[in-house]
Amino acid sequence: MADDVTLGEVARKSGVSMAAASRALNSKDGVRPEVRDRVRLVAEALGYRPNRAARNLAGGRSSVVGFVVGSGELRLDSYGASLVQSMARAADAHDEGLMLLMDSKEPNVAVQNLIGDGLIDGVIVSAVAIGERWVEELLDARVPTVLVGEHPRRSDVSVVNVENCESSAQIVGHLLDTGCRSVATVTGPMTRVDASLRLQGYRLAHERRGLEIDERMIFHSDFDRRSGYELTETVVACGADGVFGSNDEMSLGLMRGFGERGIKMPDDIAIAGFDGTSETEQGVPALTTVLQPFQEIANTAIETLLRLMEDSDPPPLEQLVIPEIFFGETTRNPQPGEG
Amino acid sequence: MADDVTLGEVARKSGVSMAAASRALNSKDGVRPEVRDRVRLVAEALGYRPNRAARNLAGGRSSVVGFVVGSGELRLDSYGASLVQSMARAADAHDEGLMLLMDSKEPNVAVQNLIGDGLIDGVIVSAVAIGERWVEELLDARVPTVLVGEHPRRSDVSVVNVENCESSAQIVGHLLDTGCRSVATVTGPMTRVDASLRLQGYRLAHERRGLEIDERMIFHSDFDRRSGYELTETVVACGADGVFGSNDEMSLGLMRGFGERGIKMPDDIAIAGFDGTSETEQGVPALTTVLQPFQEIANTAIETLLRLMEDSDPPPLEQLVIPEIFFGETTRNPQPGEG
DNA sequence: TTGTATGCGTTATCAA
DNA sequence: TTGATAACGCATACAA
Repeated sequence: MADDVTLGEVARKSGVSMAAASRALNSKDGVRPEVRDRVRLVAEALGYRPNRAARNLAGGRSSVVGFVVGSGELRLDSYGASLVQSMARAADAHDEGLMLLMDSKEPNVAVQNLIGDGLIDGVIVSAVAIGERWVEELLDARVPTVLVGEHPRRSDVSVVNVENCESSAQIVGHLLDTGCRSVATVTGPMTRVDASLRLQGYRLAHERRGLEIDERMIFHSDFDRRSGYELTETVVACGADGVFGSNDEMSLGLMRGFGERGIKMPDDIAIAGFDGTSETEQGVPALTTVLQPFQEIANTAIETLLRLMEDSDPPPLEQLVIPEIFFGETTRNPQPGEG
Repeated sequence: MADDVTLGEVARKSGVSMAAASRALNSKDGVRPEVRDRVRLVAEALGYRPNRAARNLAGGRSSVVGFVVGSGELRLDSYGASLVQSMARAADAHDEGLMLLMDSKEPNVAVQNLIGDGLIDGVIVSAVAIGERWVEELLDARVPTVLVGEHPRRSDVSVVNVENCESSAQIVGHLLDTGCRSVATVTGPMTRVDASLRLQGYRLAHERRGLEIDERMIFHSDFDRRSGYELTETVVACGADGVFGSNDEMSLGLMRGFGERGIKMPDDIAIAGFDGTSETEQGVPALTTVLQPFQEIANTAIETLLRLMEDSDPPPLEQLVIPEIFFGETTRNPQPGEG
């Protein structure tokens, strides 16, 4: 079962030269369709697999992309786990290998190690949790780079974003349109662009309905579960009958707090979140939330990176992916005639 | 910043041949220490990075290991996410790249694709969630393979296990020794070796204390959160004042159920779990649980794989990693004078 | 359209 | 202890 079949053998058994065989298999022109098909048939029959090292060495491309994630991103936030999973699938679908790179090391060292040895053609960076220096180093080293998630500085990078503002406006609107008279929000760190955009969406939803915003209904927090939980009392005390937790982790923390106090959702307080990781739908009650289209994000990121490396056909600098809303059990259903 | 410095340049600037330079840098003997040091100095100064593709092609090793995870393992279970995170760190520490492989495809196709092309030296398999055919295919293809987690068949594979039975006995013992008169357990699928060992530990703890086990206190379930949650009523009804949920996901489901019913932990019911992923400690209340030593597991797995590939110095077939117990807020603290 | 020949950067083999 | 030199498997410029 060892894989000793080389291009040379395929060529020989096809009765052509290595060059012709190579061209045939790589869909280059300059080869008769007849020959092309024959070579491919033989390759298939022999179970030929091009050696990636050799191909890399000769051709320059390795067909492996790196995926940089924050050191705590996987464990601490199911957003990261979902993204990695989808990215692995996307890479697979595009016949690229996916190397996992952690940002633990000093960025310059890591970049040198993992790019300099030619193993990787380019990288995708989960930007939200990564220090800016990583991105700086990658760009300085002229490594093809695609960011997933907004990044404060450097607008000269290709980035794939989920639409944050309008989606937030939609889901806050849903709260307002289904009986909530006073909707609070719990935000993430205002240094993060996504957090700030979601807050903006919260404002937008009110604006559109001509509703005044009570600034005391806006609570700033940390995007993690505990911080949401710890805000329970405060949120309850402010008298809101609806909350937009601007990510699911915080929302789940709040839900736990509500549950412990016997506060019913959505009747006493309706709540909606943002992210849509596994627990959202599996949870009890299921959280109404903005579903990140993880698979689409991942596919777009991979395809963007591939285009970036083709150097012809440069991809757009920013691409927006539109999420959908999942209507769970923590909000009321839309009233007929509304919406 | 591009990395054009090759072995040839290092050799030339060191005044030696490429062969000598190669030997010097790879710590092979047959080179004077004096020369060795000089070459290394030059290499360092030039920022030389050996090209992995070339090294792989010439030498046979790629310094990349694959990590096979179940297709849903990352999203659905934080165990998987924690393991991936630790594995990335471990690979990094051993100067190996880590390629993420998902088991989505047909195993034989995937194995052929990712091994046959010579990109990977060996694989680590998260065995608990992987179909057996994957392992079969890998072994048949003579790919160096290390399993993480027990696997029902094929005892001829290197496997790194967490100790399941004794640890479970310890934590159940903790429940029994801190005031619980009747401890129930919720198990995972009995087809899984780890689930069955943890149940065994539950029995062992009782045995050691001369306690009879009420078989109606043993509930079989699915290792996921929802299944735990759905058992809440049943567990409450059986009159237990303590529960050993044999993984954290189920335990967290139960805790949510208890919380909703106003059941206080640990006073009304004490509860302990198994795994120790992030939410365990961050959760409210913090769950007493058996902490999987993820980093140690990962390091052991990587080192085992490396030894496996050296072909000298074969590693032991099974290695046991001993977990510790995290005492959270869902159980009472040990009474002074108890053990 | 085809085949020949060379080079990618490294390790390994052998003579010196 | 060294240094030429031949692989490694593939892609590609160039000649046919």
